Amino acid sequence: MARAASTKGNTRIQRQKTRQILDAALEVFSTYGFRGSTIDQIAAQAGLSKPNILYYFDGKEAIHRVLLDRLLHTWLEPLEHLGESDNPVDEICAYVTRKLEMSRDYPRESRLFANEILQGAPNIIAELQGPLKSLTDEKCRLIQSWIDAGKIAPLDPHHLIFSIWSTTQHYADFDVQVQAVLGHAGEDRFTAAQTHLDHLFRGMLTPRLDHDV
Amino acid sequence: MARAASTKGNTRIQRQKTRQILDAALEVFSTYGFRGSTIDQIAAQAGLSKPNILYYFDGKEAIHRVLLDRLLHTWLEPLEHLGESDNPVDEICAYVTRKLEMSRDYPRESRLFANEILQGAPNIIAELQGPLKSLTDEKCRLIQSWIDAGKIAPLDPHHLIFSIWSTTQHYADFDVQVQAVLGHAGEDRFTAAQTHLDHLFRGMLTPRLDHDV
DNA sequence: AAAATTCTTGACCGAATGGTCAGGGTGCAT
DNA sequence: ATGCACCCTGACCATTCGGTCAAGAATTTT
Repeated sequence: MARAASTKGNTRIQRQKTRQILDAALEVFSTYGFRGSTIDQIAAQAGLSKPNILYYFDGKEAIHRVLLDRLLHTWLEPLEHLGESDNPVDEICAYVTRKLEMSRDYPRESRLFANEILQGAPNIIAELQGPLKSLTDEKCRLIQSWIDAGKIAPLDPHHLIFSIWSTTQHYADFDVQVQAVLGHAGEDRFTAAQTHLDHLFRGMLTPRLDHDV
Repeated sequence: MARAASTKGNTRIQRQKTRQILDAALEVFSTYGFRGSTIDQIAAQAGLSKPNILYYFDGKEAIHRVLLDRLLHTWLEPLEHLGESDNPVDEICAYVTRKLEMSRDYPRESRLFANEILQGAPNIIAELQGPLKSLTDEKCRLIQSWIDAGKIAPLDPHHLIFSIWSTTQHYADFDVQVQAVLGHAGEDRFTAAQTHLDHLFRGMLTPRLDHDV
């Protein structure tokens, strides 16, 4: 009985072809979004025939679902690592650096996520309201405790996290624009970005004495 | 002779229908991207028949092009207003506020832009490398002069602008995620965001005495 | 090496999509 | 009210798209 369905990587060939297809699909979906992508595009990208793609996956949507599932796991991980520390400013900056590295190393995943959110997150809205919200709320309580202890400047934890997400992912999602504006001088743009973001968040997080209230 | 082509708003009806179509198209394109949108969707959204849409525009691509043209003009405007000031910190923060207001008031335009960039900016790459780069470079020189005068903290002007763009547009492009994470408590999320971003950039821009080099 | 299983594809199908066109309807100036 | 330019649409067309299937090729098992 065929119908390999989702990720049943039993045989050698199954494992290889499944990975091959998912990699091609990530490339295509992250660029054109779900509705803008075609199975033929994925097949061409993977160097396989269309029916062959559909031999391993139960359809376009099934491929997309697998990619999104993997994505969410990868995406939440860095935030999970945000934990207690003697130096909260360094701890948060390390998170910023980690997120920026992910934008550099996994830009396609970042764009896939961006595409899904842009389109109203039809397939991951539940995960956003569930696991993502829970994890975020938890980390926000941690950040709030740092604020209460006077270890970092007082600011809204949720919006701080939004700022971290947006500034770091920008270098993956808007890479074309970044390159266009920086011109060819932007060779080491990730190094420059890292320095900049470290300054930005360090400057904002470090508590000030000239602050009343 | 028919073939109204692009924006030939001569008669009353032409003006009204053209606007109606562009509004509907903005709604659809900003959600599904160019390739993921169909003329039928735009027609349904506009309350018109498909052939009627094609009576006013020479095709799906023509509509998209008009929207992008208008967008770029709107998009560059706030940055153009960044100018000399006795208080550069306030000047930049005013720009941040202006950009955030645009995310609130024109989220569809923001998402249309994001979609285009995500897909590699096939239709506006020239504008990015031309007008956008020129304007950005010019404003970066202005910012650099403020830095040299010691009026704001030393940091990379280009990446500062990227941070402003990303943090503000995040509230339009990733609105679904923001809402999911904040829950129903996010009623006045734009007010909260405004306060937060003002803190963020003020904290970063204000020169510090405890800074060597 | 033969049998059983897994893998691959050309040909095909129904639905959706971008776009056309002839003909009829509508608004407007005279 | 009538002529004319402008406006609108049902029907239609070619192509693309997601997906199926039978039959053959490759691989593994016995």
